[in-house]
Amino acid sequence: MSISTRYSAEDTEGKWYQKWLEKKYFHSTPDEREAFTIVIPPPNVTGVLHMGHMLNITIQDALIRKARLEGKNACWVPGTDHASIATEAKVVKMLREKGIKKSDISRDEFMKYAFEWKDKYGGIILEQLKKLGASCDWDRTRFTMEDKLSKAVVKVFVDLHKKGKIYRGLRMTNWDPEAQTVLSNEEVIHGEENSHLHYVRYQIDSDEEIETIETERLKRELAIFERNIKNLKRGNDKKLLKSNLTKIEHLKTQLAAEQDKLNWVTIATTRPETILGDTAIAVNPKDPRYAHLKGKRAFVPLINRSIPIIFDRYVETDFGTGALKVTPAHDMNDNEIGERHKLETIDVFNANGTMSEAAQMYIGEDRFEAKKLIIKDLKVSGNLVKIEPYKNKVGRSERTNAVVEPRLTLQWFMDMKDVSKVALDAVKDGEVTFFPEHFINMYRNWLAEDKVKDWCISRQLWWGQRIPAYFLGEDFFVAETPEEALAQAKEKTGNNALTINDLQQDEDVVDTWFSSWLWPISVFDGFETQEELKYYYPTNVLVTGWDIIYLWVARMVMAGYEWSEELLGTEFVEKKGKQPFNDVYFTGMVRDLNRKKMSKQWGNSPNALALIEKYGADGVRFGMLSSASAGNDIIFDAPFDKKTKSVLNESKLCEQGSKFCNKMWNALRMLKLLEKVDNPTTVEAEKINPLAKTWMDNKFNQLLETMEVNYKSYRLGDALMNLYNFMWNDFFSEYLEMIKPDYGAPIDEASYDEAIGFFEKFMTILHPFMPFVTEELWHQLRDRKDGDDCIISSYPKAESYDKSFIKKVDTAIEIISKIRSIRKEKGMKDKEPLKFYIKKTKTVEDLFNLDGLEEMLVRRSFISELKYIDTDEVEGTISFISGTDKFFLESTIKIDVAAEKEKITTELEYTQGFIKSVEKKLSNERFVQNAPAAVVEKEKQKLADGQARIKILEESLAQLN
RNA sequence: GAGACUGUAGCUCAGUUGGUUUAGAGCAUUACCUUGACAGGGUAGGGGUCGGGGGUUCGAAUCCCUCCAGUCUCACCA
Repeated sequence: MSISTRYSAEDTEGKWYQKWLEKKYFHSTPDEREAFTIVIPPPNVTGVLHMGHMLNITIQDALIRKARLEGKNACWVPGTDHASIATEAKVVKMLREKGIKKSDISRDEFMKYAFEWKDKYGGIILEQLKKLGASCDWDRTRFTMEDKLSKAVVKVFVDLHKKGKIYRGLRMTNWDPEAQTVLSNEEVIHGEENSHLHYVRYQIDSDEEIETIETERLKRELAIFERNIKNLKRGNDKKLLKSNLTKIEHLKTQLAAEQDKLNWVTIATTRPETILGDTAIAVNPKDPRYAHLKGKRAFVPLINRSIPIIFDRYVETDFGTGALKVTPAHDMNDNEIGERHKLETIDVFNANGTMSEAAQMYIGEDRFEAKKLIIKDLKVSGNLVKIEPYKNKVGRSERTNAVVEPRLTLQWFMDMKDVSKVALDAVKDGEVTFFPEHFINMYRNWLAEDKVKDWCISRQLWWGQRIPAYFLGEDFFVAETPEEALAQAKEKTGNNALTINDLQQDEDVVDTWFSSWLWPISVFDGFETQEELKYYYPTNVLVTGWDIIYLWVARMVMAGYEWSEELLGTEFVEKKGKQPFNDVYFTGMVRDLNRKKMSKQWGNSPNALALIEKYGADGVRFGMLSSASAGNDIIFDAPFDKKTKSVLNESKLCEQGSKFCNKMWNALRMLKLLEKVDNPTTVEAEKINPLAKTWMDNKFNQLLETMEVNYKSYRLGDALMNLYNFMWNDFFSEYLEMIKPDYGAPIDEASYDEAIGFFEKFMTILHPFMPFVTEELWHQLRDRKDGDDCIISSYPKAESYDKSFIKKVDTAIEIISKIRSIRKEKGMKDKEPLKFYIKKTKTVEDLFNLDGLEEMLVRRSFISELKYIDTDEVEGTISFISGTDKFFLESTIKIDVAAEKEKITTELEYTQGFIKSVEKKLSNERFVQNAPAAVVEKEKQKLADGQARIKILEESLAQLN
């Protein structure tokens, strides 16, 4: 039989994925088994596979495959998100390229184009996930904007409105005066631009004289001088009189200037045209310069409107003049200040960016023109103090490049007060567990009572679920259907002649997150029928990036607590909980070697599909997992081309994965190529092979235990590395070498079967990480009946194991390694048969009591003859220590006494240093008293062993002399 | 500006509630080996005052304080 010397991922992966699909292994329907559920964080429907997805998907797939192997009913629900903003922007761009403007077509026409676009490009990403081996239940693929899910959105909107949790309110939004639409924060590009800071003075509106410490001081001083004058006039020192009079004049001017200063307050602004909309001047309450302005008012220049002077901590004392004009209609912060101080709001702009009637001046002029005009007028009126050049950040519309105006618009909000507390408590109380834990800090940072902001759920877009509010003039009716809204309208107005055409549905759609927050419920159609929800809810784990902890994770928790009891009943939630998922595993961001976040924009992300092609899906999965630890960012090792500075589709870690595939492949090849006979052909094999088997059995259980600990805390990378190291070092390098017959010799059937049996188990436990290669090898290992596949094999349960047995074999392996090391150092051949002597002690006796151990050692380290001796010295050998025992290896070359001495001295010094530190500990009374007995005991053992080693080393040194 | 996280070998990371060890892994690197399952291999090495400085403790990579550096989130200065 001939098998290629290399494993080919290319030939394997597609084949098995197809087979799994045919066999419907990914499909889940409720049954009597325990469910294990994951809902995918739905990628953007128009997205393409990137590194972040690969990491995320690999982790989810590993978890779901493990659960499947453990006999659970594993259900991984895939799907996509409609991503309002991003998708609409793409559709608008596509239309523009066709010469169609969004404003020229109807809503229905636009939606037709959008769905065409979605059908064409949507779901590409899902096909790409298959390349990676994702074992999603594709029959359950959902889309956040499909009918059923949209109905759920409308339903919860109506429900929340009924509960009084949804309201309409004015809110500052980013307004594009050119496109005349609201933009989301993501659509505004902020950039530094050259501008000017205008210093404008406002006159204080006050009849009474304003006193400050300075004016009082001046007045006092003036009074003193005036008194002096009276006396001086009586005297005859004309010179002194004159100087005093001058001083008085001076003081009077100073006082006048000071008082004049007090009658004005100067502010600095980059936007003088909004002065007309000022409704207050704000200063910092701690600013001594303005303390005298408490309770005062000032006049807006040119229009002379009297506005209050208010004190607000927001104002920075060291910026500009420390006084800020407040225009609540045209600045986000001013708006907040306005809310705090209940200020009037005057909108001086029209929707198209021209001055409105409320401005009183320059009505109808464009805002940029108005700016020029007002500067001129302020100069004329004497209010303009100075103009300084200034750089500031200006927001421009991503689409039209128009300067974005903050503008108050009516939006829909969801009250977050109660739900945020519920969501925070869910994590605090451990109903939802975060991995890593510390993300609760970030979570709290957003949800804490004083931090949380109401959720603006309306978006001025078409691509999304339209808000189910129907207007009749100023009145509106929220209902699941227009008919219901009509009924409500009829009842409210008492007008039975109303028709649906009299009602106007809100133009806006809801935020995309307002549909994805229902995902863990809606993918099971939970708002319609609870049959499946009862089986799959709460889902087991959510795997997502921490960047959407607020946007998505927190909101899903809110939705879960809001509706699960209504849907599933009190009894159910008392038993299983209301939470949408029990655990949340936060993956890190994938970064490049410069720690920059990988993104399309930067062009620093390798091509995901190219990587899969190069290293195989298994190789890439290995690479992703081995660099992934929960919560920590992943520095992906794709190098950059030095010349072009572009990222290469290469990765050492992925290469390691593909090498691993090859290693397994070749180990299998070796086994398959062996000739099999009924009985062991050598005495050694008869002894060694059972030892090897027992050792592997014990070690395997130990491995399962270690991996399980790592699985439990989602340390998948660690679990994989446990397995990788174990397979490579213990299974391939040690075990297979132990049982491998001499070249050309046959192996006995029993030992062969045992090896295949172990191999098989490894395939099962490796399967979650590297599904393709394991499935392929699973089938290479034995002839399989139809349906006997690795993907549904059963995950072995850890059994107890004998630690002291493992320790003994490991000690023997250590001795073998030392023998090799000496051969290497001394330039002796690896396989040249040499004599070997062991100083007989209790420990040695105990060690080699183990059946087969001696034979194993002899065979693995090419020993011609093994003898136990009682002396401390053997002629023509090199000695070494393992543990506290001494061994002697025949040396065919002359010993370099000096070098040997140096080596022993170095080791001696190290051991002495070590002993010293242990002694120091033990001689410390407080240590002996305070440390746990076990720790002290260990230290004592360390001391005893160390002393024994020193003794041997000293002896060896003495013999060399 | 507020907050969070990270800093351990050339690189990427472990170090599991302070105590098997004067610090571990993988990769990279060095030397040697290699017709025998695998050069996509084997064997053996080298490499770290655990970011700096204080403190708590019998004992600190681990806990506390402080400083420095990086990353990110939120808020962004009229």
